[in-house]
Parts: sequence; structure tokens; C-alpha cells
Amino acid sequence: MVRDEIKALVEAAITNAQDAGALPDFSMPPVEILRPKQEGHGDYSSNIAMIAAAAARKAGGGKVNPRQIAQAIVDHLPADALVGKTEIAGPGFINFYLADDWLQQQVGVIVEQGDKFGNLGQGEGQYWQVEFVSANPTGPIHYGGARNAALGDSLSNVLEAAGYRVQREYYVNDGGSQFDHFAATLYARYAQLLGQDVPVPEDGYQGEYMIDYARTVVHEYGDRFLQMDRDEAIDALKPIGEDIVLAALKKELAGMGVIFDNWFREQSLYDEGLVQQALDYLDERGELVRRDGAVWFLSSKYPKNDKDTVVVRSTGKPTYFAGDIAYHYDKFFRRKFDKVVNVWSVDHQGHVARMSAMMQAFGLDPDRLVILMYDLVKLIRDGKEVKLSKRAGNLITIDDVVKEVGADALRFNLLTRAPESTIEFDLDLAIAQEKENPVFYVQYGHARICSILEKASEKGLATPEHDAKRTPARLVLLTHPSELTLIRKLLGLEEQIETAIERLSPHNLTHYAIDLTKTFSAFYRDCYVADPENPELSEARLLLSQATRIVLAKILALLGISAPEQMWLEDKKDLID
RNA sequence: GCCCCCUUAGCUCAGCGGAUAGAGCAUCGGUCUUCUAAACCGACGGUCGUAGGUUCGAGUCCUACAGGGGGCGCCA
Repeated sequence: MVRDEIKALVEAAITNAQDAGALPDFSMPPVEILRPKQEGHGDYSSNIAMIAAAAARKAGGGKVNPRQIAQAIVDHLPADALVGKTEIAGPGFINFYLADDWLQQQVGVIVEQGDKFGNLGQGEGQYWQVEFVSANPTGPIHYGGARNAALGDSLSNVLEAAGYRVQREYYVNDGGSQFDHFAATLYARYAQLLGQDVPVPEDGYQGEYMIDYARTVVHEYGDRFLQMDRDEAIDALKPIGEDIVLAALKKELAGMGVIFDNWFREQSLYDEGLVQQALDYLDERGELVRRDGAVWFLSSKYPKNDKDTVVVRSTGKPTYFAGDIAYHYDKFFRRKFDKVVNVWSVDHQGHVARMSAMMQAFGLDPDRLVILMYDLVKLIRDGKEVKLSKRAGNLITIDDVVKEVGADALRFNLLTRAPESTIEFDLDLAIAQEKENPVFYVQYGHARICSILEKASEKGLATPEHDAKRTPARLVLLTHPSELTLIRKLLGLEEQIETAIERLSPHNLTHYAIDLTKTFSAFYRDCYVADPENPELSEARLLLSQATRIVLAKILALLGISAPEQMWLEDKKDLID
């Protein structure tokens, strides 16, 4: 990555300068390389001289002029192909300008690497899990879950691009009372379909979809569950109902392009005795206590926790948290993930401290479990918020929103905001502004490049492919400012991926995609690409277009959004026909 | 009462210690005989919630306060 290379150059320059006696032999603070916002301040800059001056002053070295330190560093910079010019500016910034001839050749590097460009491999050898969505398996998913799905899935994509091995997991909460209510409801709907007068329980699920599920049961199993008594039938219906609902969940999530590697059933933790095993482990470590007939986890001894937590009720039934303990015991001790990211909505925020306590009680580094918290999605229709509940059966599902606005627009929109910001998603606006949606802007940019490449080939120009002999000689023709600006922007992909991983959020990638598309538009405006009169320059520009297409397609893939090869507006299409 | 998040342009949001705070939308102008006008160019628009503090330097870090949201069960 360019930034790291520049950093290495600065570090080397400091050492050189100290060896030469041009800089005092004090220990230098870590070198930071910045991306100046302001044009005219270089492609990269370093504030090291100012920081060093402050450090020297504190160490009693008296007043030191940062600009002198900067000068000493610049004087001792090793020569490197990528740096074209350096300058000292302002209070002591060192600004670096990338060399044009180096930039030009990077186009060849991108085209050669193709969809591998940007994969830096920093996660090589690391095994991570991203657990996300994990909505109760009791029916279609509330639209808020779409944000969870988009975040978890895109984050997984980004991690994989960086070389991490990633497992995408859905935790199926089939062990608690909610799932009991689900099975009881399924039984009621099933019996009703077969002419019995069995009411849906009060704490059951009123939604129409339960009737569809019941219909599937009738279709596949006939009336056999009516031969049993109610409790026996409900037990028998549990695994059947679970299969049905999981199939529905998979389909709904696939509708927005999300596929899980593993569906982990809470119930399996009980069936395999893992809950007991995990609790025994904590007990041996002195983390549990019996009190008031219940078993408590002594969470209050850990920071940020003000109370203890019941893990086994006085009735003998384990709490949900006991399952969570076993689940994470499994993640870290049995499956041995290096790091686990749980994507949770803010309303679970109260559990975060307890999860950290649990990790410490396990004797594990709490940083190996990251809770990625995202805020709510407020759905706005007719100027007011839509508030609904699954239990009442009048919820708006992911499927509903996907049908209204499309999976691509939905994902892009959800991934444009930082996880901790509340999203106001105005459905009317989303539909009315369909053409103005930034996702189409980016997709259109990709389609436009495809179209240019196609036109070029019709005009008899060579398709842009990397060729070690030909391309370097062509690429030196890319001297227009819009060409060089575009190349600079393309090289930013690596840093963008790194940033997304640092923050465990891909939302910077959507902004980068818009930015890159805009930069391409300027190039498209200023530089005619496919010109048979100018085959050599055309070849160079086609390579640059191809490199841009590669990067745009890559970002869209990371975001889980399609990269169409063509897009036509309805009225325009008519004109063509 | 305690804990967490948010407050930046009319609206929706980026910006996570650097040099003159950005984008999209909206509004107002201007661009299609030429590789897709789902595009491009220009204009308008901000005492970054308030008050202190740390720093050579603060939208960014710390403290307090105000406003908004969420969370504090032998529920999940």
C-alpha cells in the first residue's frame, strides 16, 4: 500500500539523518502518514516534524524548529520510484507528491491483478466468525434486520478480501419460550385448517404467514398430528416447523444476497450437554454461586457490570444467557475462532458488558469478542414512522422492503451510514427518487465503462489486457490531469479496505464508490476514450477504463450489490429500438 | 437513578488529532448531431448542540450541561 511505503521511506530517512548527525539521536515517535484534504498539499503528508519537535521540547532539548527537522528528513529520504516531489509546508508538514510515471504504470498493475486488486492479505492465517441477523426463527424478518444482514454480510466480504478466513453464522434461537409459542401457534393454525376450533394462543404469533406454514404441514403430513394429544403434537411439530421457517428465512435473506455458512441451533447446545459443560467450567473457576435457589454468574466483579446474572432459574431451567455462555464457549474453546464479531441491534446494548465479563470469566481476552452495535432503522411512510410488531402480525418484512425498493438500493442505502447512526428510511422518498439514488449512479458508472469497452471493440480497437511488453509504453501517454486524478483515486481502494476493517464497518466503501464514479465521470468528460484515429492513446485509456471497471466491480461485490453491464432508462430504450 | 449512542448546510448523512469542514438530495441557472444526459458544469447554503479544558493544532480527545434515541427481569 502506498501509505505504508511512504511511511517506510520516512522512517528510513530519520535513521539516515540521525546516522549522519543531521538529527539528534532521540527516539522518534511513531510516524503517521496523512491524506491531506486540501489540494496543493500533496498526495500524502507527514506531521512527524511537528510531533518530534514537541517531543524534543518535552525531553528538555529546548526549542526546536519543526521545519528544520522536516528539512533534515527530506534531505535524507531514500530515492524511490513512487515519490515524484516533496516539499515542506506550513508549520512543518512534509508533503509527498506521487510521481506521474509511477502512477501511470499502476494502471497495468490493477488490470493484471484484476479482482484480486486491493487484497492485501493482512488477515492471512486468521479465522474469524461473523455472527449476524440471528432473528428469532418465528417468522419473516422485520425490516430492521436488513441492516444487520447488510452489515454482517459486507463486513464478511471485506474480511475475506483481506485474507481472513470467515464463517458467516446465524444463531437460531429455537431453545426458548418464543419458539414454544411459535410451535403452539403452528399447531393451532394446523388444527384450524383441518376444521378444528383451536384458537391461536394469546402469546402466539398472529401473522397470516403462520397459516401458510401450517398449510405446508397439512400438505406434507396430512392430519396425523391431530391423532396425538396437544402437547405431544406441538413437540412433534417443533422440528417440522423449524425446517419450514428456516427455509423461509434463507429465502428471504437470499433475496438481499445474503447466504450463511452455518445455521447454529441453540437447542443443540442443550442436546449435546454443552450448556452444562460451560457452566461447570465457570463453576470450577469460581465464577458461579448459588443464591435464592438459583445459580448466578458473578458478573458484578467485572468492570461496567453492576449486577450479577441468573444462569439457572430456581425452577432448574437455564436462562437465555446460559445458552449464550455455552454458545460462546463453543465458539472459542471448541471451534477456536481467533475473533468473533456479533452484529447486534442497539436494543441489546445492555448485554455488552456482560459478554465482556463472560469472556474474562472464561479466562479469555475480551477483545476477541467484538459486539458490532448498529442503531435502528426508522421506516417513514407518509411522513410518519411506521411502528409494527411481529407478534401482532402486521410487520413490514425485509421481503416487503426489497420488493419496494430493490435489494441493491436497500443495501447501498443501509451501508452508506455509520452503524451507530439512526437511519431514517423514507419509503416514499426512496421510491420517488428512484432515479436519483446514488446506487444507480455507481452502477451506471460501471455500465457506462462496459459500454465504452464494447464500443471500442466494435471500432476495432484492442480489448484492454495486461501485456508486459505493450502496456508500459502505452500507459506513459496518460498525462491528462483527469487521467492522473483517476489513477490516484483507484489506488485508494487498498486504504479503503483497510479502513473498513479497522472500523468493522464498510460504510466508507459506499462513499468511496460514489467518489470514484464521479472521478471517472470527469475523465470521461475530458478524455475521449475510444478513438480509432489515436489507437495508442486509446489503448492506454481503455486500460485505465478497464482498471476503473475492476475497482468499481470490486467495491460493489464487497457491498453485495450487482454490477450491471448495461442500464437503460425506459424512454431511452425505446429510442434505441 | 445508572449505562450506551446521537446532535455538522433546508433534508439525509460523511468526516474518528492536522493546514481553507464535504457529499447526495432539495432550490436556482446552464450543457445532448460526437464512447449511455440514470450524466456534466455553475450558484445558493455552516458561529460543527452549549460552556469549559488538553494540545504547537480540536468537528475529531476530556469534563459538565441541554436536547433526541436506546438499555437497565429468575424475558428473549
